[in-house]
Formats: sequence, C-alpha cells, structure tokens
Amino acid sequence: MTLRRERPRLPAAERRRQIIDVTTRLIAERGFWGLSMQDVADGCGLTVPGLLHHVGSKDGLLLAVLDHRDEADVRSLDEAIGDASSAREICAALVRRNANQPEIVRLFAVLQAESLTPGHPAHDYFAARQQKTLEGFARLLKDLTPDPDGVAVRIAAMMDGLQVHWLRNPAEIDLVAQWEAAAEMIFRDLDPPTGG
Amino acid sequence: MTLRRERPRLPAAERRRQIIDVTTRLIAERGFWGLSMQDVADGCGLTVPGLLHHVGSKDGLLLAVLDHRDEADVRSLDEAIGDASSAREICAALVRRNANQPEIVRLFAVLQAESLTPGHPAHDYFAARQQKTLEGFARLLKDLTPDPDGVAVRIAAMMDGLQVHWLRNPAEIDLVAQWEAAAEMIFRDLDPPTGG
DNA sequence: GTTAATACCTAGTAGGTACTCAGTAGTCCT
DNA sequence: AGGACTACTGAGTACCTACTAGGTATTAAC
Repeated sequence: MTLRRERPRLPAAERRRQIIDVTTRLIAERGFWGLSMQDVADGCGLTVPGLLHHVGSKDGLLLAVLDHRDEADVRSLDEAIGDASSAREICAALVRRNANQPEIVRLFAVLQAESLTPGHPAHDYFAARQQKTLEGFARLLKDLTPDPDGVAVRIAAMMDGLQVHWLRNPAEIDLVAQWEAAAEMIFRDLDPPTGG
Repeated sequence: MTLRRERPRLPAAERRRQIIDVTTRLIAERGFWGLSMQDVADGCGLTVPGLLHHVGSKDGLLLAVLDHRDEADVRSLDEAIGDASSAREICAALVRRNANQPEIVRLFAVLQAESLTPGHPAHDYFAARQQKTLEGFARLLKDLTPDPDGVAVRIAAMMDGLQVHWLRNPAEIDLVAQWEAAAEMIFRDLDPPTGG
C-alpha cells in the first residue's frame, strides 16, 4: 500500500542525473549560496545523507552540475560549428539554442554574477569559461576585423546582457529577434557578404 | 582603558549610513542569500540586535540599501542629462560613472541576477528598475530610430554585459573604451552628425 | 539635576546548515 | 539460494540563521 513504491532506489547514474537536474533548477532560482542540500534531497525524493552519498559535499554537487553542463555545451558547440559556416551563423545558433533552455541560461546568469567574488566555489570555473569563450569568438573573428579580441568581448557582453533582460521579461523581449538586430550592427562591417 | 571608546554610539543617521555601506560591500561579494546579519553587524562593530534596531529585519536592510542607491542614481542621472546633450553622451556619462564605482556595479550585477526569481525580496524592485531604465532610453531615442524600444534593450544589454565582463577581468577589459566602441556601432546610423 | 528618548547589549528561541556514523534493504552475480 | 555490493536511511553533531524580550547606559532637553 505504500504509494511511493514507484520510486524505489535508482542506479547511480540515473540518480545522479536526477540530482543534477533538480540542482540546476534550484540554483537557477536561488543561486548557490541560497541552495540547501535539504531542498535538493527533497526534490529527488531522498534524504540528505542519501544525496551526499552521491555527491560527497555541497561543493561536489556544484561541480557535478558544472561538469555536466560543460559536456553538453561542448557537444552543442561542435554541432553549431559543424552546421554553420560563418561566425555570425554560429552566434545565431548559440542564441537560438539558449532561447530554448531558459532554465540553464538562468543557472549560468545567476552563477556568473554570484561567482564574481574570488571565494565562490565556481569562481575559477567561470573565469576559465569566460576566457575560453572570448578566445573562441576571437578565433572566429580573426580574419574579419583588426580587433578580434575587442569584438569578441562585445559579442559576449551583448549575448549575456540580452539573456538577462529576456529572462526577466520573456513576454516582451524576443531573444532571437533582439540578437538578430544586434548581430546586424555588430557584423555589418565585418561579415563580407560572401554568404549570399 | 577600553580601547573601543573611539567608536561609542553613533547618531541614527550616521550609523544607518555605515550599515548601508557595509551591506553594499557584503552583498556585492556574496549576494543577498549569502548575506548574514552577523557579518553586517561585525562589519559595523555592533551586535546583531543592535543592527536590527536600525533596520528591523533582513529584508528591511536590503530595502534600505536599494532606497539609498536609488536616490544616488536619480541624482547622478540628472547630472548626466544636464551636462550632456545627446543620448550617446548620456550613455557615455553613465558608463564613465560606473567605471569609477565597481563595488556598486557589482552589487547591482549580483542582485539583478539573484532577483530574477519571483520570490526574491528585490524582485519587484529590479523589475520596475529595468522597465524604468528601458523607458528612459527609449524616450531619448524616439526621434533617432523607428524602433526606440528595441534599441533601448540593446543598449541596456550591452552596458550590463560589458560591466559583468569588466568586473571579472578589470585588468584586461577597459569598460569605457569597450563602451565607446560599442556606442560607435549602436549609434552609427542613429545619431545624426548634428553634434559636430 | 532630573526626565525623557534612544542607541545598544545580554540572553534566549526556534529552526536551519552541512555533514558523519553505523546500519538496513534492495539488486546483481554466481 | 547465498554472498557481495551499494543505494539509501535514522539518528546525531556542532554550528549558524533571523529574530525577540527586556534591560542598560549614554545622550539631549529643560
């Protein structure tokens, strides 16, 4: 008669995946400082020690989430580069992808701001991530402009900024359309019309 | 012989000002979820109930900080509008001001992301702030472009995005120069060369 | 110098925090 | 069926959380 028989014990990989999903949602809502192991455990239908059995510690939990996102990101970036030919198309593909996963965009928006302070457990991760991203953009732009590093910063800033505004007001701000308009001016003098 | 005589009891206004300063710094570092009344009290050299005597509650503390910032913002915006004539000059003045107060920029960057979730005590404040900001930009732009709302979003997004990148890497990213380059492309077709 | 106001403290409450230890029970292999 | 493995729990630790009640001591007014 115990109704929760439907969720007995899961194999480690499956449970871990569930933990990461739940944690992603909760960090997006409350940030890492506002996250409690109890809430994550509740969201997974197990006890706190049960949760700790899988992730070891709260920092370990954050690390698991970020590692998982990193894998997914690398995969999707490869796809975007594979399908698209120009820097502009690659950026548009990234934005389109983000427009379909607001939870994850919010996770990164919150963590990116929270981790500005050096003591944050994700500080180094995000510092490295930002550098990698900027280098990636700059590489794509190196033949299109005399200042690829500067343009890369502006592209990344515009993407991040639009995302935050869109997250706060998704009803009135169309992320993809806004990026399209932004890209129009960013790439106007850069992107030679070889794509037409 | 008690050495701490140098900081006895302060008049309410002065103490309140100190509390706001300390809280601003701490929220910038850890966010509101990560802020503890104990830390604020320690930073002010008094006990937690002493602190609560002035602000009533943790939410009251946040409100005090935001109210104070609002006043300062209104004042500085008036100055910017008074001195500058064009929309572009007003934006540049805002950016220059922000470049000189990284702590406060960080406070807003962290709170803006944290308060995306509706339950956050500053959620409504930031929603209203974003709307007011966008309306202000749009008003400045209404004679310069057929889509003032859209351009306003892009301007705000670029400012916010550049600020976050600058906060993480102030050594390599020059906020004012980056904004200048961004403004160049944003205003290229808008700003009629009447200013020359 | 007495009274009134108030900045601030001591002590305590009720509950939340991450985390540990030792054991139970379900699952897989043979 | 028996044994190894492991996902998971119950109970507990040490500490931090915002907040309150009631009192003290300093300052200001007259």
